[in-house]
Amino acid sequence: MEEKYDPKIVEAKWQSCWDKSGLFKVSEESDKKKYYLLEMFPYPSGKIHMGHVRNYTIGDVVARYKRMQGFNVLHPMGWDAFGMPAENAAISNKTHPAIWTYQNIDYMRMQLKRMGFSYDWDREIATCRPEYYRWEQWLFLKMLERGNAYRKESFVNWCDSCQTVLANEQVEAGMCWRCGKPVRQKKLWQWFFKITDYAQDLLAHCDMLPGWPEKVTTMQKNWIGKSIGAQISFPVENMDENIPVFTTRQDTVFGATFMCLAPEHPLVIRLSKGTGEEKNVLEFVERISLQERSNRAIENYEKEGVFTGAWCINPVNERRMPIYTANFALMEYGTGAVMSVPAHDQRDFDFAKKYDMEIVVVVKPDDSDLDPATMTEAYTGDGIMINSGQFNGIDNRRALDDIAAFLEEKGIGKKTVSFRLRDWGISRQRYWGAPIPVVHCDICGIVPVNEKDLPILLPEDAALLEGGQSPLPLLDYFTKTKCPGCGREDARRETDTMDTFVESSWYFERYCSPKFEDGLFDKKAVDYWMPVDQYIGGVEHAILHLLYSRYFTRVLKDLGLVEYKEPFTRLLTQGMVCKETVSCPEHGYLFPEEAEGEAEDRTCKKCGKEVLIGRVEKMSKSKRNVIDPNYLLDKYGADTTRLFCLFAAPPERDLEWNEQGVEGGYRFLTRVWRLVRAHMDVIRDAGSFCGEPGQLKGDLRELYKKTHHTICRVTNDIEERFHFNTAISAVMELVNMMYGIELKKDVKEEADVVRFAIESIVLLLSPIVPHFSEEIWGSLGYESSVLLAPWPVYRKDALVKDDILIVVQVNGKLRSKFSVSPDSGDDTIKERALSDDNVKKFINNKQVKKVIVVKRKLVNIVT
RNA sequence: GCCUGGGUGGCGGAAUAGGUAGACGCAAGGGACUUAAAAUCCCUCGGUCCUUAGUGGCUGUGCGAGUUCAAUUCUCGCCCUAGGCACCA
Repeated sequence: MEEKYDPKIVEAKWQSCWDKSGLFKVSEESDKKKYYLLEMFPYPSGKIHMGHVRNYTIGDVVARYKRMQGFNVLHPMGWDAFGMPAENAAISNKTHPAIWTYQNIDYMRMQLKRMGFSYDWDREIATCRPEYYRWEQWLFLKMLERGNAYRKESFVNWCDSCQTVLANEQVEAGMCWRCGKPVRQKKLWQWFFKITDYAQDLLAHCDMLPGWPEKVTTMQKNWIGKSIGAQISFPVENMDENIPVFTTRQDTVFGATFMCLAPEHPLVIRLSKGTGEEKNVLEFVERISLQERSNRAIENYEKEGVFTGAWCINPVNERRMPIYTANFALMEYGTGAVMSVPAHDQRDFDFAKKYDMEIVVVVKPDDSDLDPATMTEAYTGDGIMINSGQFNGIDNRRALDDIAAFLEEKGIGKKTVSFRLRDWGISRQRYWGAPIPVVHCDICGIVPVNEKDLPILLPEDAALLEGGQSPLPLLDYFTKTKCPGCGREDARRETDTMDTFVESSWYFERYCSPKFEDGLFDKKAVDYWMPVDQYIGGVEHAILHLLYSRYFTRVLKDLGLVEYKEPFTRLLTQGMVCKETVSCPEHGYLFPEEAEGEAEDRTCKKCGKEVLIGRVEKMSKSKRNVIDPNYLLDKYGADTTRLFCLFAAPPERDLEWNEQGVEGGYRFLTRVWRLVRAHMDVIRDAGSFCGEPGQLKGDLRELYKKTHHTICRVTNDIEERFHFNTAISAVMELVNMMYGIELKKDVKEEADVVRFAIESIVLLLSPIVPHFSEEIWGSLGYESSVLLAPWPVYRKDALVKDDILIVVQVNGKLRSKFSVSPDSGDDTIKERALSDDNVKKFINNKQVKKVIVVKRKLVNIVT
C-alpha cells in the first residue's frame, strides 16, 4: 500500500489481475443459489456516456454484493448492435456500418473494463453477428408457422424528394430531417408480430409483477389500453352493407345522430359514389392522408369532416343518420367507425355544432333537465336514461350490460373488448438489420426459407446509398434466389430487415449459453439462469422494450422452449443523469469546458461574451451539457466516479452532475486510505475482533458497536432498496468516528477491534469501489480477492444501545431530553420527565391531563 | 385534458407501521498547521428573537383546511414541477 492513493496505479493493477485470474467467469455448475443480474445492453454508438456509467455502476454493485452474499451471479454484457446510427455514420464518414460498429464495440468494451465492472466477458454477444441473428431468423420462421408473424399493408413515413422511408425520429414536425420537405404516408406491405393476441395476458400480468415499479406497470397498462364496450352494427340505407362501430357508451346509442368513418375506411369512397359528394370526399381523403402525421405534432388539431352523401340507420330507433368521414376517426382503433352522440361526448358535440347536426339527450342528471338548444357542452356525467325506449328511467351505468344483452338478442351487436395496443410492425426498409428470412415467388407467394439455409446473411460488403435508402433491393446476388417451395429460379428474397427491438427481446436468454450452436439457447442453461432476478435500465424503455420482451417470452413459452412467462422478476429503472446547459449568444450551446469562470459569471472561451446558464436537463449531445466519462477516469479514476454516481442520489431519481461533489467523493477515499495507513502498524498482525460488546469498554466499545450498526445499515440499504447513498453515508459516519477516537495502545483488544472496523469498512465499500478495496484488502495480508470474502454479518447483541435517549414534549413541543438505561420502566421515565426543570416551567402548575409514554422514545405531557 | 411520480437549508439529499426535522456530503464562514499556498485537521452553519446567550423562546418540510396528545409522514382541496399518454370512440 503506497503512501498516497493513486487511482491510476491501483485500478490498472487490479483490472489486469481480475482479467488474468478470470475472477468474473461463472457457470451453471455450482452448489450456490443462482442470481441473474442484468443491465440493459448498450447501443454501440461510439463511446459510453454518463447514463451508461450510472446504470452499469448500480448493476455492478448489486452483482458484487450478491456474490459476496454467496450467490452464483450471472452478470453479462453485450451489444445491441444493429440500427440506424451505423448507417448514418456510414454515409457521413464513408465507413461501412459493420466496421464502424465493431470499432465502437472495441472502444466501448475497453471503457467498460476501465470502469472495473465485473462482467463475464466470455459471454459477450453482438446482435449483428450471424451467430446471433440466425436464431432470431429461426424464431421468426416458427412465429410465421404459428401465425404470430404476418404481413399486411400499412403506412410508412415517406419522403418523395429523398425517395426513402423515414423512421419516426427522422420526421421533424412533419418534415424530412435531411431535406426539410414534407413527409407523406405511403402504403407498403410489411411484417407484423401479432402481439395483440397476448394483450389480455400481458395486461393481466402487470398486476403480478411485484418487483416492478408501479410507474412502469401503469404505463404498460395504459399502453395496452383495454376498453370494455360493445360493437354495434349500423345498416347503410339502400345498400346491403353494415357498418360496425365500437363504443364504450352503448348506454347512449339512442342518442347517436350521425356516424363518422376514418378517411382510410374502405367504405368511404364507395359510399360517396354517385351521391354528388364524391369529389368533395376524394379531395378530403387525399388532403388528410397528406397531412396526417405532420399535423399530429401540432396541438389542437382542428376537427373536420365531410358528408359522404350516404345515410345509415340507427338500429335501436330507426333514426336516419348522415355518414361523415372525419379526420379524428382512426382506422387503427376499434372498427375505424364512430357512432357520434353529440349530447354526451365533447368531441361529437363540437362536431355537431360545427356542421349543424341534431343533438338528442339520452342521459340526464338526477336533479335537472338538459335542453339541447341551450347546452354549451356535452354532458358526460352519469344519470337517468331518457328518450331510450324501454330503458327510460334506468341508471345509465347499470344499463350498460342490459343494453349489450339487448343488442346481442336482436342480432345487432354484442359486448366487446377493445385494446389500444396495436400489432408490432417489425419491417424496416433498412440495411443494417437482421434480414427477414422469406422469399417472394410469383407462383407460391410468400415462402419461408428452409431452416437449413439459415442464417440468411446480411451482405456485409454492400455500399450505402447517399439518401439513406437500403441498398439490399439493388443487390442481385442477395435478392435473386431459388424458391424454396417450387424451385423456380426467379424468386426474390425479402429485403426488409427486422426492427432492432426484436434482437433485444431475447438477448437475456442468449447470455445463458452465448455460444450455443444448435438453437436459440441451451435449454439447460436457460432453465438454470432464467428468469432475470434483477433487471436495471433507463425508464425510457418502460414500454416498448419491456413489453416486447414480455411478449417474446410468452411466445417462447408457447413454443415449449422456456418454462416461465415473465422474463424479469425485479426491475429497477434508474433516473437520468442531468446537467445545466450553457449557451453563448453567439456560439449557441457550449460544452462545459468551453466556458470559463464560476457559477453564474461564466464567459465563452471563444468570444468572451457572458454565457446563459439554462435549466438542468438530461445530458445530451445536442445540448452539449455532457461530461465525458474518459475525463473523469483520467482525473479521478473509476472508483471515485462510481462512488459519486451512487452517493449523489438514490438510483431511481434523476442525478444532477456536479464536479464539486466528485471532489468530495475523492476526498472521502483518500481519507479512508490515510486512516488505514495510520493504523497499519497496529493492525497488521492483529486478528479481527468478534467477541461480545460486553468485553469492551469506553470508546472501543462504542467503535465496536458502531461498526456492527454500520454493517446492519449498509446491508439493509443495499438489500432492501438499493439506496447506496445512505449506505455510503453510514460508512462515512464510521470513518468520522474513527478519526475522532484516540487510541491508547494499552488495551489488549484494541488492535483487534480497530482491525475489525477497518476490515468492515473495506468489505462494505468493496462493491462500490472495488479496486480501492482490493488494494487495502491485499495490504491487510489477504491473498485472494475481496470479492471472494463473505459479506460481513452483524451481531444483534451489538445493536443494543447502552442507554437510550428519551425526548420530552409538553403539548407536543420538544422541551427536554435525557438518557436512561434501556431497562428503565415507563414509570421511572415518566417521573424523570415530570421533574425536569424546563418541563416544569412549561407545565407551569397547570393540571396535567394526560401523559403519553412511547416506549424507549418519548414522553408527551398534555396539560 | 387524463394517468403517474416529485416539491424538505445556499445546493445534492437524510428521516415515513405518525414520535428529536435537516443524517451524510457539497458550498460558505472562522480557526490550527505553513515563510506562503495547496493538502490536511478542528469549529460554526434553516430563519428569527432575547436586560437571563440557554439543555432558551418563536417559527419552519409548496399553499390552505382536517384527523391526532403528536403530522415532512395520514385525509380532503389547491398551486408548481418532471415524466408518460393524448382526437382511443
